[in-house]
Amino acid sequence: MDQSNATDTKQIILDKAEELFAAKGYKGTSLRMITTAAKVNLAAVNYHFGSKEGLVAAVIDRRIVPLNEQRCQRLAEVVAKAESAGTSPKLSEVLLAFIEPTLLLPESAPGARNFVTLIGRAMADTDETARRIFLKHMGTAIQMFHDALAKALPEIPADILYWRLNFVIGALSHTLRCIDKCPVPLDSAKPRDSQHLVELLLPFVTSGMEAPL
Amino acid sequence: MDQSNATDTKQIILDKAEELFAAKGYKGTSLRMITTAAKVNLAAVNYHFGSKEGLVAAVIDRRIVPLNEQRCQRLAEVVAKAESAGTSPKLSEVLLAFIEPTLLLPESAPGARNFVTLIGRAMADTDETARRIFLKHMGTAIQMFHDALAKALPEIPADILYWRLNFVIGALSHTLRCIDKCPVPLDSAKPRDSQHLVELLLPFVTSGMEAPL
DNA sequence: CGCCCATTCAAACGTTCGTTTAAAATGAGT
DNA sequence: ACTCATTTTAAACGAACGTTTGAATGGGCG
Repeated sequence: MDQSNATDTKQIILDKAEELFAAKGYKGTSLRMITTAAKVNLAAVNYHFGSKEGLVAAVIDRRIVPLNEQRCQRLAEVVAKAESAGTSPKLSEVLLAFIEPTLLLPESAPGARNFVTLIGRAMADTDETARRIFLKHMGTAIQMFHDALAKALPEIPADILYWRLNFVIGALSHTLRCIDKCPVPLDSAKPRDSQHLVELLLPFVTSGMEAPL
Repeated sequence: MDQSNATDTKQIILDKAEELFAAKGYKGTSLRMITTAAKVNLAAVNYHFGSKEGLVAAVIDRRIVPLNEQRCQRLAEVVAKAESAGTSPKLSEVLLAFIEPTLLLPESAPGARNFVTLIGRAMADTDETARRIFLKHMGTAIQMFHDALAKALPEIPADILYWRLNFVIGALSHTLRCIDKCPVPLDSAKPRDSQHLVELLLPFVTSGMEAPL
């Protein structure tokens, strides 16, 4: 079985699907758009991925798994460092472990830029398909971060902490969606690079998290 | 011409469309879903609103116009009060004028609850149709708030202010989307009412806005 | 009443969708 | 050279979509 052609086909389909799902959403992207852009036969999607839903699951899986590993690893480091020092984790470090891997993803791989907007979309999409697949991967990571935030901010009640974490997620996902789409009226407001975005978002969410009750 | 039937038909279509667009998105809601739920003929939408796009425009227009009037009026009050006192507008009051009319909208009218999630969706939707209609109304209001924020936070550069405003919009729109959908793991985290949500969000965005540079 | 006109209605329009099918093409192993 | 599983291909499937059509409906009014 020669899989070189097959893997090529699967890769180009994944790349184009990632690009189009990010730009047009799940329902707004047809298999014909994808296969035309990828220059493969229409039936290739159903052959290689079973269905449209299988395709979007493969698109998400490909990048979310290493991303979450990176996130959880960095978080574990921050928590472990604090525990060995007998102190609480530093809030800004916890938040950085959450937002930096995501915001820097576009520079880790050429096609990953499309994926971060896809994440931002999936967070807000009315379509269950993409969001369910996405949240399945995110559940444990979010739980880890909630626990780490509770350690970093012991004086904040759990219910308030929960909502503030949601505000962080909202600000982050909105930023992800804006990266390539939002018309920036101010030239000076265009982010120089992804690191710049981190430096903009981190102070905001850090101060927001430790706001007075 | 007896318009009592006609206005009844238009109203029930608008109500059901608002409900379904909020739940399923623009592309995810078919005219057949709407007309079936509204118990009217399929052709009624095209007869009364011209097209599906005309319908979603009517759904948005119906509530966004008074909402933006309220927002801009409250903002003008805050700015005028500060100017007459010769001081800068208070940041928390500016932010409150931005977020409170939106978050309290569900309690202003019975069907408006669906509309706030529709706003949250429209902010993030990949579909151009709803977002373009929505942003057409929001553009001037956002500009007003940007100017008011610049007065409230004169020490913050314009580009940083721009991004922090986007973070506020992200947190707000994410909250709007979560109001009825997000599974809240913590019983105590369920917002008691809309006012409770305001009290949760306002300190977060206020502190975030005035974070150190 | 009989006309008028806004509204409602059932039916069909052409298009696009995701998916399936069966045949053709491909290429490594014996 | 033949085998055979894998992959690609063209064509078609039924379903659902937004929209259009032309005929019924029914109250207001000369």
